[in-house]
Amino acid sequence: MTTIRDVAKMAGVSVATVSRVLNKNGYVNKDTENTVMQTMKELNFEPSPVARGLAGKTMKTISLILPDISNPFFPELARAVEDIAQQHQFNVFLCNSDNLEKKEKSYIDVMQKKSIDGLIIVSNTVEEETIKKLQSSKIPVVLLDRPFTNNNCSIVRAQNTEGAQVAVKHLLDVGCKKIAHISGPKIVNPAHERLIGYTEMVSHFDWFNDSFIEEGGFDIKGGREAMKRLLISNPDIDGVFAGNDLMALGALKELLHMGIKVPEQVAICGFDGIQLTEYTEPGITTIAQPIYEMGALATDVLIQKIKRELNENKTFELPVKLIIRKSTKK
Amino acid sequence: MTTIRDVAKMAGVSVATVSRVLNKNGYVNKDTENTVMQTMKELNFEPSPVARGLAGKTMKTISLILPDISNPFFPELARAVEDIAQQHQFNVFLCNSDNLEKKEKSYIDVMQKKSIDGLIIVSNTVEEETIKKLQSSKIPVVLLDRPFTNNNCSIVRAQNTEGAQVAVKHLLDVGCKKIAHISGPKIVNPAHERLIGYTEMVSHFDWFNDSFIEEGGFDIKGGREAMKRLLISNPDIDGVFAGNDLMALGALKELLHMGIKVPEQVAICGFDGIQLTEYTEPGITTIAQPIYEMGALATDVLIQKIKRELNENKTFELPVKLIIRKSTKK
DNA sequence: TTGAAAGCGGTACCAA
DNA sequence: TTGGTACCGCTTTCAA
Repeated sequence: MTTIRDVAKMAGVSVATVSRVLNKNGYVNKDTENTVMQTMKELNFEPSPVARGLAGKTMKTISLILPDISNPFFPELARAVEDIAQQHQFNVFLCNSDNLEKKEKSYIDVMQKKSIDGLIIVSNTVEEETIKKLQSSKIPVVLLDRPFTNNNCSIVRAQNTEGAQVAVKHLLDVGCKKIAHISGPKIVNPAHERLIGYTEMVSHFDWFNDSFIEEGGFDIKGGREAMKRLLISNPDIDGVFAGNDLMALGALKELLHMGIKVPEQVAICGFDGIQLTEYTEPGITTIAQPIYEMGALATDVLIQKIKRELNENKTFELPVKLIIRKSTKK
Repeated sequence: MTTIRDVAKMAGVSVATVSRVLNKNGYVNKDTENTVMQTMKELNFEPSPVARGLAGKTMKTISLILPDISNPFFPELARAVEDIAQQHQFNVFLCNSDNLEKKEKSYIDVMQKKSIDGLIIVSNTVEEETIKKLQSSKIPVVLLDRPFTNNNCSIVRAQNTEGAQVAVKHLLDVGCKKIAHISGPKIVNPAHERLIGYTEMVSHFDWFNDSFIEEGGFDIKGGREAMKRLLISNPDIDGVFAGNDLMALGALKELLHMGIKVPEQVAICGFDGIQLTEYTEPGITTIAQPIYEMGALATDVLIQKIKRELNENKTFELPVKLIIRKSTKK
């Protein structure tokens, strides 16, 4: 390993000078700068991120906290984050929180000790306190899909309410008369917003009442069970808008299991646009979020903040897109 | 942040002593030890991994290099790695290599600079040189599914050849007379082994010749195209063993597209056991690898090596399991 | 059994 | 413009 001292010696200057050209700060003569640069190339010198970290500077490391990488929604997001990070010579810590506040807190604690430079978090449980702790040590945070009331981070999110409206409108367009909703956990923000979107679209119908809404757990099993309940309370349902694709898949399974034809008897529309929806039979119509773009944007914003090129906190709301598949082709 | 000096001062001992009790090495009086322990609790002291790293010790960080986290095979693996790492208070860097040697090399370089403690890598392109570089700096490496001739790392892998044999046997059992194989890229070791397994099972049949083997790219598109070629060269195929599930899915799509009934006319069996196979129509029979277990074992082994609790290099070969679904139920 | 002090590889302040 | 040097927080030798 070649160190900054090696470079200094070889170039015949002081360590301080080398550090200055390295960080492009402080005064340094153009000539000496060239010499030093040259020597750094020759010696193939690269500063140690660890040493830098100890000295209070960036370690070129960010941390990504998400509920569960094995949930199909997240790998693409993680890929985007890592891609962009990599482009800027940053590395990414992957953390699975299982939506447990305790785990999130513990990760954030460790990350602080490891002097990470920034955090991207997808969470519905993290407390504002925890985030503030990070911010008080000047570590920028970007939230994915989790707006706080007190807007002190940048936020990247999708048009959940609008997307839900598009979904319901599409179901109406293909001729559905009674549309139910399988919602995600109420505490999960996007789930709530999608529920709002649904409600806005159907509340004026005579047939509508609360029994058309059942909560699933954002997973396949939850979707399936919610569907089962819906079929009991409202056997004449002819359309289902599920709060995410996994629940849509669960609903599909239950319908097929009950011998109900999709889309002929009941049409289904999901939300998220995970790959899975493309390969079921029938394929599932969905409101696709720009998952990769969301991850990429979040990372871009974070790195800008780390580099102090960006200071304000913005909220970015990305558009969603209806992808029509067989499950709604009546 | 409370530092080791704070503890030393408060406990009325030297920094060196605190360090000793912290690392449980060197002589230290039982009483002083207790005092120091006590003070550490009180002050809620935890040593800085960064400082430790700089001083040449473990940073409690490992790195996971895999081809692409958005490939459905890897999230579960990554989850396992992170779970086990977390249990030992280690964090995980996630690196997507796209099977590019250049990227792998560059990651490994950076990781070395960041003083990571160990590496788990899934790769078919990484050079022995690169690994040796790591090992010369005493950083343990565990390979997933990529045996070198020169066995100087621990290896965790699945029974690929045996699995392939089971797959072909199953296809024969359900009555297939002419079974084709869609193989993965030849350079990919597991792909090669599965091909071997297939060949061993069919080479003695009269009908068998090389035209029954087509290479797909381990992805959906490649599988589909390989299937297309197979249907042209051997229209009387009635069974397909695909080298992985994604290719099996591609093959399925092509068959359905051509109006060929699965499993009635052609049965399909995949390999890997990714979730996707459960939700296609028909569901795809597959040889399931114990993905989570593989990741978990690799991580366990790695951490044991990091802690110097394990020195020999072993190769662990995990069993696979036939999961029968509709795609082979003639 | 304990403490002083020299690193580890940088950063940044203060003088020159 | 440059160099000397204290310091970041911890480990480890060497002496005491």
